[in-house]
Amino acid sequence: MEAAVRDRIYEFIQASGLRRTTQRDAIIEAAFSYTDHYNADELLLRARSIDPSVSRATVYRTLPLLVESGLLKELDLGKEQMFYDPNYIDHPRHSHLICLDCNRILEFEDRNIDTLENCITKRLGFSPVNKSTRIEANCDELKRVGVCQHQAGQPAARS
Amino acid sequence: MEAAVRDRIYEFIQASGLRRTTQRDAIIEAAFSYTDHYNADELLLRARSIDPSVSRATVYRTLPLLVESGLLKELDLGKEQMFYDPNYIDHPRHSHLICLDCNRILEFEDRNIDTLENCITKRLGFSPVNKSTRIEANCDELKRVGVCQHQAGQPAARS
DNA sequence: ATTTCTGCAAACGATTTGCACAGGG
DNA sequence: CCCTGTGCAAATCGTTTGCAGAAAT
Repeated sequence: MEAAVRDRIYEFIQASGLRRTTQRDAIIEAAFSYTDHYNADELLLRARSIDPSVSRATVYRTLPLLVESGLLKELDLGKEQMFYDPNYIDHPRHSHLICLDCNRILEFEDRNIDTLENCITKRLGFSPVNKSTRIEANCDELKRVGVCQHQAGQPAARS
Repeated sequence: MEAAVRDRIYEFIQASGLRRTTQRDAIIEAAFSYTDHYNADELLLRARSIDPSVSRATVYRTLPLLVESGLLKELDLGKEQMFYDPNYIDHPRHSHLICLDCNRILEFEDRNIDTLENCITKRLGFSPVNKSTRIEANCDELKRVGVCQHQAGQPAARS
């Protein structure tokens, strides 16, 4: 976890009049130790490896705080649970390609799509707050070779 | 409900070896009587006005069938429940702008975004199956005039 | 001392499912 | 007749919440 991120988090906590607790510290430390997205359960496990007293409820109560701070991004990837992305400030990535064959999730950026979306939103009389693009796709390699290189991950979700 | 749609539905039902029941008929009739998207609960109500014996379970069991037929589109609008769009064949609309002020949902099409998304997906080695764009936004009019013309709908969801 | 935080366990809400019966083919 | 479809009620599962005690300020 970068010192700059840590500083901004605790700045936010203090500014919001929130208290500093060992559980929050553990959750924060865990939340920003990832290089990729994760879900609440995974975060709970990792936070507990720092402070075993952390409960699921506190994770669920802390997550919205971090999201509100702007340092953690909540991702709706179309699964039944939410995902969280800690590297959002460095690389604001809104766009996800979800492989239906191996459940892999690729993130990509595209300035052109971004611009187009802003234009459309404005034209409709709105100011964009949150934009997301989700592409569900099949793996070309799987179709060609018969195996998906990354299928190790998990079996595909809903066919 | 257009005759052409009805034909295609029952064609699909027969081709799939499914049976024709009064409950399914009622749900189908209801499902394609809408001009806009709706959720499972709303559909249940309308189906029951045709056949009061329709149960929630049957609605939930029928919905995936209709989606699989390709005549009904399932929409993940980022709320906790799914929505369904019956006019998908006529106007394949993937893109939604969700007003955070009044919960209104606007649908729009953009050929350019579509093309860009296809290119990106191909470049990454995939074939797109399902693409969706979701823009959450604030109403400019509300900001300017102080009131959102459409606020009648419902109070905004999560602030 | 006062207020926020916490863990626990129960509650939630949309959706799914096991079961025994009803009803299509 | 046989097998699919149905209603009912209970189960699921991620997330939220009420409560009483614990800890931060």
